Amino acid sequence: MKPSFEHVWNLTEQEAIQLQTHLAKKVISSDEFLTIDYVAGVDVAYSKYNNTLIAGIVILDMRSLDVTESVVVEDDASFPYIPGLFSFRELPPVAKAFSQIKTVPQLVVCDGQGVAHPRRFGLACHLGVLYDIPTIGCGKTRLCGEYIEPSPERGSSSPLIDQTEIIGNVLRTQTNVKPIFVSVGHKISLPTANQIVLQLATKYRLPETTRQADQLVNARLKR
DNA sequence: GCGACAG
DNA sequence: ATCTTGTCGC
Repeated sequence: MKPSFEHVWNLTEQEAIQLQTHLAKKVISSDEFLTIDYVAGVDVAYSKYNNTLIAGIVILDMRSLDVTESVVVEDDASFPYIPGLFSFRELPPVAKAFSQIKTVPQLVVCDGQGVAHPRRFGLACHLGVLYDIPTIGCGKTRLCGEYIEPSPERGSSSPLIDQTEIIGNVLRTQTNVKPIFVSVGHKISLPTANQIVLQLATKYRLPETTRQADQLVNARLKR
């Protein structure tokens, strides 16, 4: 699987912010897909001992949620972790992993925010626009926006609001468990994203895609 | 200036 | 994210 276009990655902080502002205009927040046969999960872990990033991608059969394909790659970390510029650190190794994927998914569930981002261009948006594929941003913690705590039962949610704008959903995937932050990545609407994440997180707090990718990456990390 | 800040 | 002990809340 290859990106629909390329851009340089060795940018300064200011250049990265400018690029985000530019690319944010390309984000589409309406449903632009038909059926989802395969859904991808992405996760990245950092190994502090050799300063590398380990990126894992799993392809799940959307109906059975069985793992159809998976790949793990390791790459040097070349960009620092800066809140708001997450994708410039994590996407290079993720792109390297995607280049080895044979099964093209119809949707990618990302570990990180989509438009729930200061410039409305989180990791999920960046990946979606680069590959021209529907993506969902799914974060464990908040980057920006305000919300009221959703009701404790599974399926309840409340809007994540920045200024006057709804930028995502705070979704309770398991009763009495901390909610997760769902936002539009690319070519999907917020209600659809919310529904799919809930469907993928039937057993655990995080969607099965993220869980499988996390498991894959950690198996490589701990050796 | 201070606090907040995806992974 | 990773590293880690005791501590707090339900």
